[in-house]
Amino acid sequence: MPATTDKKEKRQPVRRDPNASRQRILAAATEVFAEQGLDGARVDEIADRAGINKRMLYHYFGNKDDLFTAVLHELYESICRGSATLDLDAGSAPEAIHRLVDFALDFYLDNPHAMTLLNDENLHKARHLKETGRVRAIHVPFEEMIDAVLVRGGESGEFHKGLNAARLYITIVGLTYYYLSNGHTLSLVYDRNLYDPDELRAWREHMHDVVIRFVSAVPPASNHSTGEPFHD
Amino acid sequence: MPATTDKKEKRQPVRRDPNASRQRILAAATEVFAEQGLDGARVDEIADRAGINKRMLYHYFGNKDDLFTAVLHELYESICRGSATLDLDAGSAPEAIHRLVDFALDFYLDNPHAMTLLNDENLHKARHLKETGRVRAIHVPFEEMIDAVLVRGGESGEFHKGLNAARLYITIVGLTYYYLSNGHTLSLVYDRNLYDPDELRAWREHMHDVVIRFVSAVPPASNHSTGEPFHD
DNA sequence: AGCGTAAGTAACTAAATGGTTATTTGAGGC
DNA sequence: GCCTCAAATAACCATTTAGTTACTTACGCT
Repeated sequence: MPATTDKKEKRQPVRRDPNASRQRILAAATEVFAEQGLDGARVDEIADRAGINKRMLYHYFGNKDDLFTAVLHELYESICRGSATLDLDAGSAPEAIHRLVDFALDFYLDNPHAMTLLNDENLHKARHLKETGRVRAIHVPFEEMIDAVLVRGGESGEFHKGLNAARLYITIVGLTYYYLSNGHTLSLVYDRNLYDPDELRAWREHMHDVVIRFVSAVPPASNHSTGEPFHD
Repeated sequence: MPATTDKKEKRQPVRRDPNASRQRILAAATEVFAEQGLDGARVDEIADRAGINKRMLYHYFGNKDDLFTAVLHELYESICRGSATLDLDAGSAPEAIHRLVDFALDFYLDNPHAMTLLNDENLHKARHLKETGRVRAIHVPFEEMIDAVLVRGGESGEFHKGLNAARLYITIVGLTYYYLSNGHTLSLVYDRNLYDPDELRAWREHMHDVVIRFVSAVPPASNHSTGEPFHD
C-alpha cells in the first residue's frame, strides 16, 4: 500500500502556463456549453474537464456569462478562419457555388458545436454577441467573396442578374443548418437516421440541386417536357 | 390598515377545475420553456404564471422533464391541427406549393415558441420525444398531402418527376426556420433587423422563388429579382 | 538572492431549485 | 346530511450551484 501523506513527499512543482490554462478553459467551455446549453452547463464540470481549478476560470473570464461570450466570439473567429481557406475566385462561377455549398455543409458537419451554441445564443436573443459588436466586421470579407462570384456568374450569363449574396448565403446555411440541427427530431418524424452517411450524401446532392437551380439563368440540363410558365 | 387574519374572514371558496388547471400549467410551461429553455426554466415560475400551486404541477405531470415532454407533444399536435386546415388539393400544383411555403412561414411566425422548444429538444437529442413514439404517425397525413401535390404537378408537366415530399418539406422549413430561429445573430451579422416586416416580405418572396425554381420542370418566366429590401 | 506579482489551490457560502410532506377543503354519490 | 376522494395549499427540505475568501507557490526581474 502506497504511503501517501506521512512521508515528506516532494510534490511535482506546478507548472504555470496562463496561456495554456486560458485555452483549456475555453475549449472545455465550448464543449460543455455546446452539449448542455448555457443554463444546463455546470461551471464545475467545465473546470473539471479543463483540468484547472474553478477559481482560475473566474480569474480569466469573470463569470459564466462572460465565458459564454468568449466562447461565442472564438466561434465566430473560427468560422472566419475556415471561410478564409475557401477560394471562390477559382474555377467557373457554378463550380464556385458548388464549393460554397460543400463548404457550408462540411463546416457544420465538422463543427456540430457551432449549431447548439448559436441556437443557445439565439434563445437569448443574441444578448452576448450584441455586446462584443465585432460580428459584422468578421463576416464582411466572406460576403464580398460571394458577391464577386455572383457578379462573375451574372456577367458570364450563367447566373441571372441581381442575385444577392446575403440571401444566397442564408439559403445555403438554412438548408444545411436545419437539416443538421434538427436532425434528431426530423429522424423521428421520418423514422430513419438522417445522420447516416447515405442520407447525408443524398441531402448534399439535393442542396446542390436546389441552389444551382436557384442561381441559374437557365435550368440545369436534366429536365424534360415543357410546362407552361406560370407566375405568382 | 386592513385587518387581515384576526377577523374570521370568509375567504372565497376555491373553485376546483382539474381540466382548466392542467391546461393552464401546460400553457405556462410552454411559454417558460420556450423563453428560457428546459434548463433555464424554473418550475416555480411556471407555477406562478399558471396561477396554481407548484404541488399541482407535480400532481398532474410528475416532474419537470415529463412536463417538458407533455409540452412537446402538445406542440406536435398543434402543428398537426394547423396543417389539417391546409387544403393542398385545391388549385394548380404550383399554387398549392405557394400556399405550402406561406403556411410554413406563417406557422413559425405565429408560433415562435415552436422553434425554441424544438431546438431545445434537439439539444437533448430528442430524448423526450423518442419516448412518446407518436411523432411519426402525426406527420404521415401531412406528408401524403404534399406527395399528392408533387404527383399532380409531375403528371401535368409543371413539375419535374421524382420529387420527394420529405425533401421538399425539409427544404421549405429549413429556409423558414433558419431565418427566423437564427434571426437574432443574423441580424447582427448583417447589421439590420431581419424581423422587420419589409425584410420578412422580401424573404417570403425569396422562398417562393427558390422553391418554385426547384420543383419546376422549366424555370418560371422570371419575375425575378424585383424584391425590394436586401438592397446592398 | 530575494521579492513582488500573478498563477494556482482548497474549502466555503448564500441563494436558488426540484421535489415532498403534512394538511385542508370542495364536490358528487348515497 | 355525511362521507369519501381528489383538488388544492403552505411550509419545508436536501442538493446543487455560481461565485468567494483566504491562502500558497512558481516565476521573472533586478
